[in-house]
Amino acid sequence: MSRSNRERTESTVSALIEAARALFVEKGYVETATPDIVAAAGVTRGALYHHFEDKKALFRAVVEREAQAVAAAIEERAAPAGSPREALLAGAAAYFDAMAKEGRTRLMLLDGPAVLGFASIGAIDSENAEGTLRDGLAAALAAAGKSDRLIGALTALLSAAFDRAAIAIEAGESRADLETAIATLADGLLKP
Amino acid sequence: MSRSNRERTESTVSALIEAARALFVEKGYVETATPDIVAAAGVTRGALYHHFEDKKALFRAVVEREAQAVAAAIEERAAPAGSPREALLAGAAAYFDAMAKEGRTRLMLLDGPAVLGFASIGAIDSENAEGTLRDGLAAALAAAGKSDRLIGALTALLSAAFDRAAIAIEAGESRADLETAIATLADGLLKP
DNA sequence: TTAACATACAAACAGATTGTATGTAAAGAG
DNA sequence: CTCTTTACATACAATCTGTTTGTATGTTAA
Repeated sequence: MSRSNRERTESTVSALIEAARALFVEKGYVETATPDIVAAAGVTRGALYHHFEDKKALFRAVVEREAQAVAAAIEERAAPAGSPREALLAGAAAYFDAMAKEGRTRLMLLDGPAVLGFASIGAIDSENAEGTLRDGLAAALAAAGKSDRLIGALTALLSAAFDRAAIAIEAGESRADLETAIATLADGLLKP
Repeated sequence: MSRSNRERTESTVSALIEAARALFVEKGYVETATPDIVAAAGVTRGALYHHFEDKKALFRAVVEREAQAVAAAIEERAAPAGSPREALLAGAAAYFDAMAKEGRTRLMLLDGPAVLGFASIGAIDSENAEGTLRDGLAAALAAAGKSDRLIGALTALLSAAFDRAAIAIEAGESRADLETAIATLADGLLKP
């Protein structure tokens, strides 16, 4: 049984990413050792360092994949929706659903920023979930006849609030209350 | 020249905390090695491990001290103020001033949560800045004749927004815009 | 088809780092 | 003045990371 190089690479890389994801989620980035990762993936450290520049690069691959999955989950649910306000809240709900997958808050909101830096994570995020939020907010502000001069700042603040809500939900706090609080915040922005 | 044990401990511990703070800020927690810390502090690793259980405990000491400093700076500026709304915004400004001290965003908002965990950082924070926010928000909501059922959730969301604003300010974005955005958010909450 | 090369990986190595264990001098108690 | 405790310094053991070296398998082109 012989496999092409492409096939070999593909299966090795994804085995590494999956094993790494599990360990990063379970023990965090710092406490996860590369020998454990490769053991779980069924390869050796040689394979890891052949496909990734270093441990951080493997972590980045895990996080990027995760961000894409979240973006895809939200996109997929992008109902045509009713009012811009409802679209915004539906987007929030979709985001919380997506972030409910175990380990995502840790990967994307805890270890991600610390390991990759705010800048990197911001870039990964901006192209994904945060862009959607900005568009939704812009539409809602426009519909409410409000200025969009602060759209950048408001998007950043709301995005942070969403992230914190996701964390709180995972910590066991009432999702209903947090969604209502988000709605309250959004309504405040849109009220004349 | 002989010093009492208390004096020796005091000076060693604070030398360690100060040296560690500088290095944690400059290079981050993971990239900072204990030999570098003790060299900068003018002691040996023996002293470090005598006074702190491990590297993480030293980091925790640094962060706790920082959180207290922020809380004190805000407290100190707690002008009797005018309306609850103005008190809230003044608190925000005080928070941004306090967080402007170099390294604080990295210590408290980036490495802190990753190294100590959300729970620990949440606890440290709750007893400090976040408690003040909760009180201010409760007062403002009461004055506006609004329900305070969601006070916990709203405090968490606003606190996250404040943190993100502090990060954005450090990244060079317009503080004026961010403060205005915060004010917009707050006003939305208080409008009938 | 086969010689030349590139790719994928395994295994061994070097340096650095963390926490511990051991040794010593100074302080404090009785 | 002895005995104990505290505050360190130094040496050590166990990892862990990134690099290097070696090998087998896949790919390409004459």
